[in-house]
Amino acid sequence: MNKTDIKNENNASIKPGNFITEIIDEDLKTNKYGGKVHTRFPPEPNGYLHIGHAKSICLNFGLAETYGGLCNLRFDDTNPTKEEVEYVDSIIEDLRWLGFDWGDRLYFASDYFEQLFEYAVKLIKKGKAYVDSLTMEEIRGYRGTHTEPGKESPYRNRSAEENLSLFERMRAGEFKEGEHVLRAKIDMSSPNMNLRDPIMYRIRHASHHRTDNKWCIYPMYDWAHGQSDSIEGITHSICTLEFENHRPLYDWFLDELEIYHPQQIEFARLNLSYTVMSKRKLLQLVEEQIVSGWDDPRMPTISALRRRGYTPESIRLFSERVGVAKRDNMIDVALLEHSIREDLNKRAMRVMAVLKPLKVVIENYPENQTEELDAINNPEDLSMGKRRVTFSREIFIEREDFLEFPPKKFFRLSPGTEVRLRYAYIIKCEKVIKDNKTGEVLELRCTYDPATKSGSGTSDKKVKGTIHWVSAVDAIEAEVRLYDRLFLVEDPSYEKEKDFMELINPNSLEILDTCKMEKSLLNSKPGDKFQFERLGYFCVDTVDTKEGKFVFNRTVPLRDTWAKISKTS
RNA sequence: UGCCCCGUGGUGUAAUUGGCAACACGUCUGACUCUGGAUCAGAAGAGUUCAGGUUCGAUCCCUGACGGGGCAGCCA
Repeated sequence: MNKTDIKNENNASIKPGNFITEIIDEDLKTNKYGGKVHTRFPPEPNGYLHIGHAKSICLNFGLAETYGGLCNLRFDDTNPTKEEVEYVDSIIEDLRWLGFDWGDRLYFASDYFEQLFEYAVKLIKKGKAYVDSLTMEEIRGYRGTHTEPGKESPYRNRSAEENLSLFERMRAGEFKEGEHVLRAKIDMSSPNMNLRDPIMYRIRHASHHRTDNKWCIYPMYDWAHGQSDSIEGITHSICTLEFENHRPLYDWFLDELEIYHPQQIEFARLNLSYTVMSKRKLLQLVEEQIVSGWDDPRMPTISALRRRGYTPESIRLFSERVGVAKRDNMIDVALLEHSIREDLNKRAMRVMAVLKPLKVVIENYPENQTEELDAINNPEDLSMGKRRVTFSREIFIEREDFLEFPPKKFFRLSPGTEVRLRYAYIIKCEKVIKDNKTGEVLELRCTYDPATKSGSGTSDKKVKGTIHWVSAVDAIEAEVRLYDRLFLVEDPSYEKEKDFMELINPNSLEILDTCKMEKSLLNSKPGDKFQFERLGYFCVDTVDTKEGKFVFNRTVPLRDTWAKISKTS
């Protein structure tokens, strides 16, 4: 099966091809792997997954799905000093949440430690690997530079017997960390640094999250990765560009071992504007408490996006849209935002909430009277039905929806003008009550036109604006958190002069704790998503929402044409 | 200074493998609207980094320059 066949079978699900599908199509045509496509996603459990990983996940699992193959989940857990179970748990949770399934193919590189050891013995016997006893500093010195070739270690020509014995003793724990390493014997003058006798094993007297204290020698990435791919029968081992120079080494090991040989293919990792993607930097943000944790909604991690209200569908859609290629890229965060708006527009229940309330008293509306008005849950999907909202003499409107001295094209409320209250009546602003000292607007006095009740058809009065509101009699109070980009510049890592920590947006979080919401929200549960009409998409926070205290996260604001107009004029 | 990879509208990705560049996001108009949302209609914006070469014809092939990225962890 190739791209063309997929098109024929289902026109609706054609995915754009890329250089990787081209390679696979070619391999299928030449029957390189017996018609098989088998990929893997190989995270190191040393941090949380982020949106860049999502691209890789969608690519690997997506390719398997597209070609009717399989994709394994394999933890690349070869460095016990940096890896933790907390991370493997979070990674599995995120992958499941994104909607991917690896069946019973959950693997760990540490599962292969014994096999890897045997492979190493094979190379030693073949004279292709040796135990080096230089210090770390000496090894660095012997490696040479980009322009000068390296020098061979004096230990390079130990006999196979001596190497074997030393390697066994390394495993047995007879040496201290740093005393010896196992190296591949390749070429100290190779222009490719990775081929200058790369280290295969180092001694670490550390307990591993899976193998505990069974091992005190641990394989390096290059030694573990290709062989793990081989053991699992991976056909296309897809990784990011920085491993391109490692491919000759990947191939060398497999060729010398004479075992099944998958092919490594490199693509450009995802970069998102106004954020950072390196795990080291994200960890720093967490440790220095710039954010509340890996799942702080401002983070680009999967857990943060989930908490912020992103859906798995929107992230998968985004991952499709960013494409796959080899050139460095910087994806506009607007594309991510577009993806979630598009998804939520179709599915999110609409509701009214006032973030920065301004009290309005409707003077000609009877005291103690209330009425229930029909409101549509989602104009994009009428099957979602209707709900009732309470209308009363006292309501709250958004402070921003009133301007005492309105500029041109301001369609909202101002002294003497009329505006429609969504699903209710048209009101007119009669009086502005202000604080004598500060001049702050405290309250509005309005009148309503009973003939303009929503849906009654008893008035053909037209107004330019419609605003949202919440009745004061049964409004529920809630906290709302508004998020903005975490960094002030598009590419915080690009700035040469400044450290990325100096480029943090000091206003990336705004907490509003006097928000008023319609009573229907009382039934909402953590994780529920809504569109607050005219404001944006919000979700009930899963961490800080407690019995009797609602906390909402703004996932993304609605497109705001007025903001653009008012900004430019 | 060495090696490897990459250069297509503001951003990202395409171009049936050599037939004068398409799609998405963004931007800007207009229509519609009881969300200044959504939707609909439309517009602007690249001659494919540059210079040679091959060819009837080059985004695509070749050469060179320029630009960007990666590589000197006992990290992955």
